[in-house]
Amino acid sequence: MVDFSRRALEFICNIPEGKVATYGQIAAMAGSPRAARQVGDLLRGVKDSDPDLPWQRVINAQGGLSTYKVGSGELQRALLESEGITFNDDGTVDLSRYRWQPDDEAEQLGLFN
DNA sequence: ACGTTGACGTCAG
DNA sequence: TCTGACGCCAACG
Repeated sequence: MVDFSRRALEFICNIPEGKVATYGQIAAMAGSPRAARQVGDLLRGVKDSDPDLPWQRVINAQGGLSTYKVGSGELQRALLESEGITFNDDGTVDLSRYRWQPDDEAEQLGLFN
């Protein structure tokens, strides 16, 4: 139980600034490809336990924010924009451009430039 | 131990 | 392209 939750949190913590990951992605990396819901469910409580956790970088597979369900949609968008992420007119994020993957660390190191 | 719930994902119409 | 229904998996009462 905590294995999944904890691993998911690990990955979320590793998401670099300016990048985002989908719930399904986190779930898959944590070990359960179909447990995307738990990732979000988990983040709900995390805001209180780990204020520093970049929960705003976790979005749904459509590139949209799901926080509108819990209220803080505005906040998340503001946070992401402050990290350099731009939103489309329909309020979605360009995943092909901002989606993060473990191998991106190489790019982060400068190999990409 | 059982049924309900939900910051999701995918397929069908 | 947009909307609705079903499936998944862990947490809660």
